[in-house]
Amino acid sequence: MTTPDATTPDATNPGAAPARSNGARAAGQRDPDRRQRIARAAIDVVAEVGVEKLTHRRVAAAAGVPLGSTTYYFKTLDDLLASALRQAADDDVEHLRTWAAGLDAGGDLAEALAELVLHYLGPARAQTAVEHQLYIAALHRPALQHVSQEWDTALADLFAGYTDAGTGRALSVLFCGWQLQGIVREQLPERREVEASFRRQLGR
Amino acid sequence: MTTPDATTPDATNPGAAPARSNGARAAGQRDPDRRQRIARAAIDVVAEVGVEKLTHRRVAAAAGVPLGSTTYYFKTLDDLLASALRQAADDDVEHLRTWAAGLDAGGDLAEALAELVLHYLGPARAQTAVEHQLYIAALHRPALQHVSQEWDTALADLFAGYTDAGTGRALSVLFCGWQLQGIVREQLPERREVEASFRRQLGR
DNA sequence: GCCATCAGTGTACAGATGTACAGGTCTGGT
DNA sequence: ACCAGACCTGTACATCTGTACACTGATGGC
Repeated sequence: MTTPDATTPDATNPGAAPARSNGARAAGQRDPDRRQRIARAAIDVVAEVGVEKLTHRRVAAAAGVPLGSTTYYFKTLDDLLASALRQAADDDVEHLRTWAAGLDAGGDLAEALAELVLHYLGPARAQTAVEHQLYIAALHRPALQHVSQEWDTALADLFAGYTDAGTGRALSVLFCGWQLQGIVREQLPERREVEASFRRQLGR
Repeated sequence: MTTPDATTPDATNPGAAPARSNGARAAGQRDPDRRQRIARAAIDVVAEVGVEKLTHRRVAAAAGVPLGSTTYYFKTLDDLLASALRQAADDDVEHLRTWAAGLDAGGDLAEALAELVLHYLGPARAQTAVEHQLYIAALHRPALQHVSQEWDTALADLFAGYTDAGTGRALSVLFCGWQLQGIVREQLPERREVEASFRRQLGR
């Protein structure tokens, strides 16, 4: 956005002091958004090749920044993964709040939830895949666990706003379950089936 | 050359018919169980360090076999991962069938399911963690996806045996959801809460 | 007993990886 | 104008990785 050199020729520039003959960003220029841009690039990398192939170099290439940049902003790979997870969680909660804001107050919640599940397994499938990978990645990184926990707590709280705490939690569990089972199948679950499960969980 | 033979890495000596004075298995001896033993070692490695740190060398060390052995039985790492996933899924389905066989016919299904969830988040937590990692690992390995699918299909079928197809599916989704959300928290969900969700899904 | 065959192993090697760090460039204060 | 320090980048390097393959020795048919 603020970067005038969006087409960074990362592979070029072998010389130590290029003197900026091309459009590459020269060292020393500030770029405060870069950190977040790198984190988002990490999310893209996870979406494309999976969390086990996340490397500094791949992220650097995806973000269009030199390798040194990724190690400058994120001391270790785990730091980078942590930021990616946080970013993904934030983006997701933001999206959910928007969804909730547009929800018809007197509408059918079960129907809306089924719609949401199908959205996450259809148009937003890549995002869902990333989130589950990051969620699972937290298993062996204690520092990340609270991010994952906050993520599904936010989900449960959101749903609880339309019912009660216990039901909200159960709805979030069911929601995650549909996402998880749907993400490894190419065929989407039937809307009717998803909706029925939510309806039963809502107790009517 | 760098290693003067004496430092055999397999110092553990799994006492399966050594026949050699120093105890190390000599080349040429057959060991038909070894393939499965390596696959199980891979599961242990995933449980301990995560799927992204699964390497031939680590598995070889865990199984007490030389490096060449793992590459002999599994041409590539993905082969090894596939076998581990299959093994874990088989073991899990086996365990579930045992659970089902011991189920009281007239008992309370919701209660039994809640118990099962707590078992997978308590005593069998490591196994659950592995299964979810392998499940997610299939996302970027199309060859593994059908194994994951068969796994939760088996789950749904099992539950459907006590109710009907639709309810069985919904129960399996709820079950996976509780597992997923529980696996990243150190605090177990309350049995009462889990049981209530199953009861509502059962519609009574 | 002999030997063809093949299961199993040790080692080498090219490539990828995380990370450190020296050095370059710019900004803000004086 | 000048400089100190913050910001950023290119590169080097030790380490780890997957995988190939020559080689060893047991097996089983004769």
